[in-house]
Formats: sequence, C-alpha cells, structure tokens
Amino acid sequence: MTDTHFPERVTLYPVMAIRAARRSSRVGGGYRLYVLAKALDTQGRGSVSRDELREYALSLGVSPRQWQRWIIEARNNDLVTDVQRASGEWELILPSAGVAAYSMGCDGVGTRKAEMSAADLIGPGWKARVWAAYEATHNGKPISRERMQKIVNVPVSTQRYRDAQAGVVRQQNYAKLKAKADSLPGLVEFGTRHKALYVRKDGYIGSRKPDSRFTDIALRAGKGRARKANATLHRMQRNDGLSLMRQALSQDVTPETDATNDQSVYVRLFNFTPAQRRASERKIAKLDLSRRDLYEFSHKAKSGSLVWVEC
DNA sequence: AGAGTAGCCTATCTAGACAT
DNA sequence: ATGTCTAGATAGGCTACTCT
Repeated sequence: MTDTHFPERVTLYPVMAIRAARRSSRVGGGYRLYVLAKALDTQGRGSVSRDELREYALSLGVSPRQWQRWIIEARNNDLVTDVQRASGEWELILPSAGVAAYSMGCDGVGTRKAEMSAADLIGPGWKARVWAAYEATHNGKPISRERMQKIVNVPVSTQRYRDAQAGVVRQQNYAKLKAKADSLPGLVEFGTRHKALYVRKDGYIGSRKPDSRFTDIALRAGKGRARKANATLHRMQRNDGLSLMRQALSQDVTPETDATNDQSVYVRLFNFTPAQRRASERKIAKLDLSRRDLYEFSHKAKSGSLVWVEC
C-alpha cells in the first residue's frame, strides 16, 4: 500500500464542521475535503497537490463520484482555488480558517480545535462523529443542551440523536450549595437562580446541574489560533457590514440574560482543580457581574454522577 | 479500454409529535 | 429527561452511457 504516508489524524474547528453538516449548507463534503487538504499541508504552505488530495480522499473510502461532488462544493464555497503550476501540476490553494469560516457563513469558529481520525470524517455517521468532537471541546464540563443549541444552533433532539449514534457517554452533575436544609422554604418562596433543588443527606441543599458528556472519538486540541481565526472572520464581517452582536464572555462561562435589560448579569463556572477555580475567580473579578455561581469538583458519586461544591 | 458523468434508486437524515 | 415514530428531504451508490 502507498497510503501509509497520508495523515491518519486531522484537526478541525467543530463549530465549522457543524455548520457544514447542516443539510442546507451544501458544503458537507466540500468542508471535509478542506479539512483533509489542511491535514495534507503539513508544512503550512497554503496549498496542496490536487492529485495527492484525491488519492488521500480515495484511500479513505471516498468514491470517485463523491470526490467529484465534494471538490465542486469546495470550489463553490471558496474553500479551494485551482491553480496550475509551470510543471503542469494542478494545485489547490487553501484559505486560512478565518477566511474559510467567512466563506461558509459562520459567525465564529468557536474557541477550541478538536483532533480526530481522518477516516471518521468519511461514511455514515460522520455528522454524529463531528458532533462528538464538539462535545469533546467542553472537556467534561457541564453544559446544557439548551445552551449548546444557543451556541451552535443545533436542536436538542438532533443533539440527542447524534450523541446516541456516536456513543457519547453522559454523566449527571449535582451541586452541593452552601445553604442548609432549613433555608429551603425561603429559597422556594422567594426564588433562586438554582434549579431542581433538594435536601441532601448531609443536610445541605443540592441542585441538579447540566450533564457532562464524554467521548473517545475526538480529543480536545489546544486553543491554537482560534483567536486569530475569529479576528480575521469578524474583520471581514465588519467590512461587509455583517458584524453580529457577540457574547461578552468566553465559552468557558455560561452567560444568562436578564430579561429586564438584556445584559449578561450571571455566569456559572465549573472547575476541576483548585488552580482552575482560582483562575476563574480572577476572571470573574474583572467582569463586574451582579451574580455568579462558582463550583469546584468534589467527587464521583457511587451512581457515577459528578458532585460539585459551591464556592 | 478507460475515464468521467447523468440519472435513478435506496439509505440515511431532520426535526416535530407523541409516549414513557 | 429520553426514547420512538414518521413524512419529507437529501446524500451516496450503482449502472449505463458518452467521449476520447
């Protein structure tokens, strides 16, 4: 076999992949071809040989017919540009992530890349595996499906469908609040930002938090150049008058909106280590927020659920 | 003969409705 | 909170065709 020199792993921005995976995007194959091309361009030259990319795709099980459709999609979305070298060989010029995101109509590339196997991009279930890569970027931190829908605009029912198909493991999270059981009636009567309150066996008040999800389909990669890619994208949007209002806070925190003034007044942060918690406290101190929840990981319950203590 | 392609057919997917 | 079902839509495979 001559395939062995082709990359087995690729890195991508799951937020872009999710955009491409939308039925209406008409760039599902084109985007995957772009990801493969980027993986092939190990030197970062900004271009790859068209024949080599075709060979790479076919070695992964892409049919000649698919290749034909995919490269057309990639061209239609400015993800590749054909140029002929003096030698006669055809090269494909590849845009940067930010420019590619702009071409695809993304509002952002997210904050994290993910790494996954190239073969997982091909064949039935690829959308679920790409979704799992997005789940992996949360690194086990609790996040509700509703929140993910707000971020990437994938309906909750579709999220469940994808998770089930990709075998994503879900774990429940419970928070141990500072308040004791005797304050529960007051909390119930006057209301609280905490949902699903109950009295724990140790006498403190507990609250059900969003689930954590885990997968081994993808690894969370470093932050890489997400900031740069987003900056490029947003500059292009501004130039086109397409700039959208963006979140004031990073994706590591969960802003909620106060219905009365539409301002972010509330964040919730989950931290696995004391060092993470201290970093979060510093971050929060700068933000001038009226309300916040901060939790540090405590332990894994017998049931498998994760328990977090309010700080 | 071999490469590329059109069009048909089937598998897969989406997302709402309903059930548990 | 999850699972099941479904109609309608899309993607991908297959085959026969054209062109050189």
